[in-house]
Amino acid sequence: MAMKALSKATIYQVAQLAGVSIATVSRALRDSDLVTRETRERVQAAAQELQFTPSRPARSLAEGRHAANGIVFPDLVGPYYAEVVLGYEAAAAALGSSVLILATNGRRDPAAAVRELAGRVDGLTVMGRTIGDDVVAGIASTGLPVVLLARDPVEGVDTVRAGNSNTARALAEHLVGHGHRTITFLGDPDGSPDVAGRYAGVRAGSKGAHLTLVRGKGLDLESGRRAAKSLLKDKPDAVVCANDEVALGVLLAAQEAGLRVPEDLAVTGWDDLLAARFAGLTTVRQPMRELGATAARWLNKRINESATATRRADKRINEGPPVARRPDERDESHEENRTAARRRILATEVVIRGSCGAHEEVHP
Amino acid sequence: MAMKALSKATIYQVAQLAGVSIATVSRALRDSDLVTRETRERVQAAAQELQFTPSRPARSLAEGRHAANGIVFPDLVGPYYAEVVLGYEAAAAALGSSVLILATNGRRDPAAAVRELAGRVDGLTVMGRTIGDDVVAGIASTGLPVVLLARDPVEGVDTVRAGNSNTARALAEHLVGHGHRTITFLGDPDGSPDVAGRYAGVRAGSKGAHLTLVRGKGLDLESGRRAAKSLLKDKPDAVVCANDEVALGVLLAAQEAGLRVPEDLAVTGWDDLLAARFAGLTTVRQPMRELGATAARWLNKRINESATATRRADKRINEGPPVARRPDERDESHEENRTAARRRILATEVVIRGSCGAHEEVHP
DNA sequence: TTGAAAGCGCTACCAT
DNA sequence: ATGGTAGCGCTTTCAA
Repeated sequence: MAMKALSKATIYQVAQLAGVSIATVSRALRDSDLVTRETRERVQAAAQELQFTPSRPARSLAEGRHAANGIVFPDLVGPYYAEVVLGYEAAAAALGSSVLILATNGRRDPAAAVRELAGRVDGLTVMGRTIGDDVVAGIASTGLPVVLLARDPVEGVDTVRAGNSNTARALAEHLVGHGHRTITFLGDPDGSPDVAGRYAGVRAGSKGAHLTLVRGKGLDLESGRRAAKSLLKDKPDAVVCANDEVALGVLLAAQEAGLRVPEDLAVTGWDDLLAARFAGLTTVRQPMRELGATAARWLNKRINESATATRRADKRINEGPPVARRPDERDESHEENRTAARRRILATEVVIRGSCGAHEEVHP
Repeated sequence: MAMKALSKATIYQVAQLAGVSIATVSRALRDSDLVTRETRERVQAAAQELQFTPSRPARSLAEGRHAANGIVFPDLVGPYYAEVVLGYEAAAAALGSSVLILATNGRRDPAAAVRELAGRVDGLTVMGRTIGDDVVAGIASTGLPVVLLARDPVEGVDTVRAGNSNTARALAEHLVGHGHRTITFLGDPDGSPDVAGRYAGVRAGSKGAHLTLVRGKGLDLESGRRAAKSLLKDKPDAVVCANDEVALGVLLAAQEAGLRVPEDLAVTGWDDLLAARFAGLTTVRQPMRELGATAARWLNKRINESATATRRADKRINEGPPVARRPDERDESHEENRTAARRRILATEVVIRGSCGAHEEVHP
């Protein structure tokens, strides 16, 4: 009878138990077509018996790949990032890749943490508000496939994002159409590319109204509430917030100030959190999971591309005669045969609820 | 001038560039005290120049550890898991460990996925509603440190969870105190240990009232709304829901049915989502991040313990004379010197808002 | 179809 | 203080 599994069985033990060489074990456990069915079964039985699981580090070292990729985000507070990460994980898993996560907020040295992560994966997805473009560029120049998610493009790197300006513009126009003439945008365009895009859109859609920018720093509820306290003294018609959490904070502040929404004040957010629905908040819906899934799929493509390129380069090195290369034939194998950086903007959609003015029918 | 980084620099190249042996490079880049300051600087300069980052697989293979741990959860939908994972990641990072995630929902073979994950980490945290106890036991028997999070204990494995029954009881008593006499519990106790605990508590706290159990399957908003549609025909006084999302669904259904909350119907949830606040939902708050952080810290302890034990065992094998062991001295080095399984239940707290009946003061 | 053996890149022990 | 070198466990030619 088999002993309880101890320590960790290696391929050598399996080989011994099955009476074959480790090479055969390796093949039997994967290639399969290069081994007799009988042998394979014997090996599999032995592996089973010893509860054998190949060592990941050993495999990775030999194969030269990790079979894992990573995603970097600021934090997981609020449903936005969580949904994105979830979509990412699901897509990556479907492609046979494990997922490493890294939250940069509250980290002493985010850049170092990301570099360390880069050494553990075959590819990396980096979201906005985490690390600088220089760090991203540095990592990408290593040949490590990188996909940018919800942040401004970096030369030569794929980027996936959700639409900001056009939808923001539509939102602002809607507000103006409601008769709002004094609009305040609450959020810091310099703090995040997304916010910048939203602000730009709101500006474009606010023709005919007076638009004020209030650079509220945080993107959480408390920041919104705090900013609103002073902001509301100016009696704006409408406050367009950088995201839902901030908008919910404004709602709270308005309530505390005795202001009615939307009669005295219109408020809008961005993200369509579950809470927005119950707060009757007009907002914008983003395809969060799809953002994550797209990033994961693109990354996978890039990883495959670069693997192919590398393999080809290796062959060339080993087989080719040692002639001097032509000067324009620089060794940038990971760049060759690489299509131009991909860009995609996923569509977003305004969700009208009560907070932006009276409507016949509002979204439930 | 340094060339753009290509492929991947190895320790050999750094050694060559610095004019030392790879052993010295290895030391200079970590041990530091065993090398001259001058040498160290030279090596670091070379490493810098080549953009050298040690290969993780090679390191792991040589060291026999991954410097990473994993967490398994059903999904990231709703703030609950996201918060837990965030707390986990933060604590793990502080302990110098990378984090691998695995969402089991929508996975064809969760057990296999978890086993594969187990091969990539030094320890594993497993949450409820993911894989069976047998799989957990199987992995734990490997000697891999495991911590259970928000699920029923398994023999010999550490468990961290949030209080369910006591708080649920207090909640039920509060409802009864309000005069509610016909209470319905909406949720499936067999579907999750947490729900089971909550139901048990509600039962204990419903003395003097008539309690009905409706086994609503899902834990999402739509499931709650759907279940409520038929459930409300029985005109219950109060509906205690397994979690907030279900409760919010009930709120929606009640509204559609023209019922006023709390006048016609009291509703309570569990989790204190952001949305609960805006829906005025009475609920229970759990220390979600703390749950995750605790799991990460415990796991770290276990990993250190088992590393120590293994090291000791190795020494014994290499140095000790080949005498026969005493029969009671079985080779279970990963179990020896291991304290009994830890258990902890983190406190939860009832958050009273409007949905459970009129109050003078409600939680904002 | 199978086995022997050369790495993969790094750590750590043993010399010097 | 530094170098030489034996592994760590697996994959993958190259031979047989």
